[in-house]
Amino acid sequence: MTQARKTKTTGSRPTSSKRVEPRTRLHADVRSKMIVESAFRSIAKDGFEGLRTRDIAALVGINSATLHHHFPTKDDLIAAVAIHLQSHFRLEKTPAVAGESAADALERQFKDALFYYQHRPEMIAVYREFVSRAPRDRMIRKLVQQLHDGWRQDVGEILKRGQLDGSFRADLNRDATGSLILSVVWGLIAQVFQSVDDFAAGFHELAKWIKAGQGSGG
Amino acid sequence: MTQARKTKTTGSRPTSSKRVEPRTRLHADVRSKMIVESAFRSIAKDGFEGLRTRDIAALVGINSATLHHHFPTKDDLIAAVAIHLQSHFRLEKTPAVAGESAADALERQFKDALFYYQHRPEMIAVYREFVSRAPRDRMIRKLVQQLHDGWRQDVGEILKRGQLDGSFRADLNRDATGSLILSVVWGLIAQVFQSVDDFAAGFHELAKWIKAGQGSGG
DNA sequence: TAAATAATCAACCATATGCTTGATAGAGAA
DNA sequence: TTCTCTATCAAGCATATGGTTGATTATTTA
Repeated sequence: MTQARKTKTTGSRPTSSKRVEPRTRLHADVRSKMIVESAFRSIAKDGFEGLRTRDIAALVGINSATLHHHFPTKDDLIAAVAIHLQSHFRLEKTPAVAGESAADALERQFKDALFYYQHRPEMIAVYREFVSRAPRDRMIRKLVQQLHDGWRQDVGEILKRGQLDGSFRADLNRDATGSLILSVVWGLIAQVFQSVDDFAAGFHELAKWIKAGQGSGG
Repeated sequence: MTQARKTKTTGSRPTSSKRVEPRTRLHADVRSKMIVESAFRSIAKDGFEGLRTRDIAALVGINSATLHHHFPTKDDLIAAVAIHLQSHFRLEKTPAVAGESAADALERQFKDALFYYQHRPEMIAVYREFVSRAPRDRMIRKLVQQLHDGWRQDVGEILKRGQLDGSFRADLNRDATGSLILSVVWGLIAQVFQSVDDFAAGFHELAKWIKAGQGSGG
């Protein structure tokens, strides 16, 4: 910056015979969404490591200056991707069925995790990237914590309900078990399990333990 | 900055009285180790995203060309860091005690995980980075898989032994439970648990389940 | 229809980055 | 001591990268 750039003598004025494609001009919110979605896919594929504003612009089919018009800095773009991720997790959660048993609610957690794994692999990938970046990025750390806390709370309530109605072990350490469930889903995200079946079997072992005996523990 | 850099009139060549520090020249293996360890710490702190050959060279106190003399490409350096990680995981595992019970061996897995978490946080961080990068990097994917497989096998053997001697539930799905244990440790690495106590409680809930009843489930 | 607004672009800028080149000098071998 | 080997460095190269500037033009408003 700070340089005088007055004399723009470079021939940027193609006299007459230049094929000038008509500019496609979109509303800010539409264009922004396109940009965010491209960035999202890029992160899913190559991680933050491979995120380049130029590449995103090219994917969207716009000049990189236009991208910076919508998202002044790369961090602004990343923040928008974070919001995108968060809202999609909210939107695509299976809603609780009225009168569903605690055991069914637990099963629902499992099914949701599996749904994302099988049908929203990009969300899983981006989530993984965000968790990885969390230790280094305050904004992302906050987002991840919000997700985990909300999730932990859902699980905690299911466990509490099961204990109250007697369908889950009364002597279960609820906090610990809640974290256990989150961990198992994280095992899926981190690809600790060898297969979907392995994950299902693991989750159901855990479910057995939660329900087992219904009153007394080993 | 922004200045033309040709005429280096700044007194960088004081005619004759230049304080020339003697070169510290080390054997290739010693210097290589220093480089790898610096890279390791850098990845622990800033991830692959923040890994810069120049920065590593500066940390070690050498010219970046020297770094490239020891590690021709950045990938070579990363490969060396991978080997470093792997060998440290091997070296610092608590050795199995002769005649130790299956339950004790299980406890040992827990203690090892906690040891790394509390006393080798950099290894945990680097491990996390590697797992994150695994989907995009064949070499790292292979490394991570080796680590997981070896670990899974250790756990599998412990579970088998416990079942054989009757101290663990006979009807336990061994593969699933093994993955469950790995997952829980992964929960620690991914910071799903809210505290070390939370992790300990979770792990012990799981241990209870493994031992509970010792014969019949559900 | 004319003026104001704002989405878009081409061309740049400053700096970062992986890696190379050619010369220098420390350390062990002869 | 002299010679060879190689770890080391200063300088540089080519490209990548986040971001800026000033003009242009589609759309909306007056």
